[in-house]
Amino acid sequence: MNAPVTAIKRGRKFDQVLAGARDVFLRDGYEGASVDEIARTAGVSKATLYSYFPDKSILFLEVAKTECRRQADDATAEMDMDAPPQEVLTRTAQHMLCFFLSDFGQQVYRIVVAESGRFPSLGREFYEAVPMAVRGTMMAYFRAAMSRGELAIDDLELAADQFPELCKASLHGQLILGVRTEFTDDEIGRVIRGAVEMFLARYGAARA
Amino acid sequence: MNAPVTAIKRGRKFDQVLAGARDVFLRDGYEGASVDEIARTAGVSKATLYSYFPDKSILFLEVAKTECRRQADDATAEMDMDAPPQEVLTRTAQHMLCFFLSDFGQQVYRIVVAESGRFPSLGREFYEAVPMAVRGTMMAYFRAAMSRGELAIDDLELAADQFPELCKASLHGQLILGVRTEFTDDEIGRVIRGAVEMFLARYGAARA
DNA sequence: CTGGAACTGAACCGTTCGGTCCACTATCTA
DNA sequence: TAGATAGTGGACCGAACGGTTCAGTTCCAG
Repeated sequence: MNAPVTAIKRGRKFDQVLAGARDVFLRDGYEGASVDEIARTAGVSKATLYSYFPDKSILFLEVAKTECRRQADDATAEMDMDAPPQEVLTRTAQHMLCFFLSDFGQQVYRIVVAESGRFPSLGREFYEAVPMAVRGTMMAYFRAAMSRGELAIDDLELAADQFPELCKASLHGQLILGVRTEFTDDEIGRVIRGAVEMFLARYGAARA
Repeated sequence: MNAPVTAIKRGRKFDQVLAGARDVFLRDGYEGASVDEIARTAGVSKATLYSYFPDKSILFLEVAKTECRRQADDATAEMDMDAPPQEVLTRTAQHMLCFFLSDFGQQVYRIVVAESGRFPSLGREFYEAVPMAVRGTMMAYFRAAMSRGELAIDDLELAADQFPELCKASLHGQLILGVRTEFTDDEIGRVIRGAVEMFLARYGAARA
């Protein structure tokens, strides 16, 4: 009854398999990743791998689900509900871009876009884990700021969808299409400033 | 010397091959498309196909290039440089969303994202054919409208990047992730109106 | 009508890949 | 120590795929 808290799953190498699979899937995509390669990377025999996951797609979905959960926690991270819009928006923008512009964020996005056709549940899960989570916290903040008279927003949902999009501007697109591979802090700062200014120009408190 | 204008390419079934390849690549992606399937769809023997294109990747790039050119023409379509911002922005938004929300537009985007790693030139070509073309015409319009005092924009490039992003709001993301498969005209109208309003709130002529 | 080029259809090759199997070993528990 | 459970490693299978080849057929210009 005093079983060590972890290891609810059967087998000692379960986590190794998951970790190896994550690396390879993220690097090579679903089709591109071979099961032999995953087993090698995980430091595990193919037979062991198949004893945990009866086929490749199930392993993939398990990895994706785990990763989505991890991101969901990250996304809903700290947000100071009492700070002024200018500050909160800027910090949120930095936080989002940090994810979307990272190698990891790019790979995740690529793979989700590529495989959401083959695995419909994947797209949904990712959407709820990341964009929806962000939308939720942003709407909560909007409400708080509106009650203080700092923002005036008619369509909360729309506003919460607009801001992230504004932050990406062309940066994300260029990265994902391989036109650019990285950006300077100045370039990123310019986009963030532009996003915040535009958002406040539209929804900033009426200074009547 | 009076050779029929077309048929500069050798062989009668060249166009058939390209058309078939386009359909299959768009439906199944690069890896997913089998050469046998392409040949079957094109109504052509595999040998014929290989007599035109020495390998699969060259055929793919040819299809992609052709499609990019086609889109480039579409993107730089009619834009009334003399009309007021409200009207031009709304029409541009409709035009862009029409492409991005169509089945065809989705497939193109998916495949470009998925394959721009394997074919670096693909991402660049698509980026220049679509987003850059849009950016160019928008900047030209901005300049015209500014000279009439209808807009006041400090960073033209940034503004031209922001607007398309604003138009997509969450629509494109939801579609591409398979969360939704279509939208009502009302939903689209709401996003477009929101984008135009926000843009004008930021860059609309100072009514001093 | 004829000759050559374009096209066909199917067999074939080499490789990769997902998945299975099995005899053997390491690890842990009682 | 004994026995069960987890893990190993490599051989193996069947299917799919990209690409080649070739004997035969269709098409078209001269």
